[in-house]
Amino acid sequence: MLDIAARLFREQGYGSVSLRKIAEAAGIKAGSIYYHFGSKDEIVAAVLDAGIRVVHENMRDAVTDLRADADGETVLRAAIRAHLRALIDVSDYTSANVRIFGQVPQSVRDANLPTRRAYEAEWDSLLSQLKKDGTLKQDVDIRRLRLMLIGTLNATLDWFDPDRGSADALSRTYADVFLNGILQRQDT
Amino acid sequence: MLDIAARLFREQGYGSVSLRKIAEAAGIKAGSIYYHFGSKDEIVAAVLDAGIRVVHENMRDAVTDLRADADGETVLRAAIRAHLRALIDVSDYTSANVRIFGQVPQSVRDANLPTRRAYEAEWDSLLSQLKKDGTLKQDVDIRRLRLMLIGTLNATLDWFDPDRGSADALSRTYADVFLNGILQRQDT
DNA sequence: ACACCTAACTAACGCCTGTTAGGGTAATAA
DNA sequence: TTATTACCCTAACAGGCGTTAGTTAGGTGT
Repeated sequence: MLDIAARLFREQGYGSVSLRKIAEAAGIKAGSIYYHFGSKDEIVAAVLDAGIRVVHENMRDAVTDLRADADGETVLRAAIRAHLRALIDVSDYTSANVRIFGQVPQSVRDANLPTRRAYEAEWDSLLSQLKKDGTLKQDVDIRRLRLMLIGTLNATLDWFDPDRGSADALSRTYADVFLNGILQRQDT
Repeated sequence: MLDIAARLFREQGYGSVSLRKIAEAAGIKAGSIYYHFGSKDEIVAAVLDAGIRVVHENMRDAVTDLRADADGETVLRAAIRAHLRALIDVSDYTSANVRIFGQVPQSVRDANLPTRRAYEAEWDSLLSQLKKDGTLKQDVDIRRLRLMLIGTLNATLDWFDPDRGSADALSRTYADVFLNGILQRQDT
């Protein structure tokens, strides 16, 4: 049921997905949804929360699964890759979240905030450590960098076409640019 | 009239802005809109097109206004800054475009495509030249880089708060990261 | 056999939507 | 003065929306 709703939300956005559409895709009638959920907001809130939880777990697992002696660059690349994979390959919930978050009523957004904050804190913690251990430049603003990073990754959803490349290849490009920039070096 | 529609679309998204809301904000009744426009789609299409045109002009002007001997890095920084300013400081049309493009009916999206392609071509042309003249690394994929750049800039709309910093300061951060990366250099 | 629970159904409610038809009013042109 | 144009209004239309109330069928436990 939630799976279906998430898929529709990802494909069509919040406003275009009515309870009747969800019901039809689930093979039941609209009114029957109210046996399982109390309202449309409740459904969409559940989808949003699951979306963040999935990407959060994916990202954390990808980092903790690394060997303990992995260097900072490797860790950051793994985190970027995990976020992008959750978005593109793994979960309709995560992609639906990114897609419709800006379209849902304020109250639903607010309900999703704690879960988001936790995920953001995970990133901030990671980036802070990389800064402290000298992997990152000392003048980076953690919050800004995190917003920029996640913003860039999430924006992928607007144009990504699986026929033109894999999520993994793209995540490598992203990491290359973020880590080293695009400027031709003079010192080589 | 279009100004008002663009502002509402930027603030509330496509689905939440009815013709009655636009009419009220304009001080007239809903039916009267049909004296000026043939349909809601026509209004939103006009807003979308104007949005791209504004950011396109801003970006092109920012680049051509530079002294002829400006180096590649300066040119790219100017383009980034112009896009971000159009999005944040200059135009409700541009921000509305970015905000609602993913929410409008397919037909309206399609109508906006030619204008978008022209703007994308402007970026591709700029980046190609920077690659040819050695400013950029030789292994960058122009299309990917453009999608990543514009995606990153546009994503700003989701979280930017004018109380926490200016668009110009942010554009400098963006340019710093894109040009040089965030990795601490060993050779300094 | 009886009571209960689960999961669905039908039918309707009030509300909001984009859109249209027909009418009015003030300014402008002949 | 008359005709025309520009602009807005009212009132309604059909259709979709989220939601609710009441009902029904099948399975489970006692």
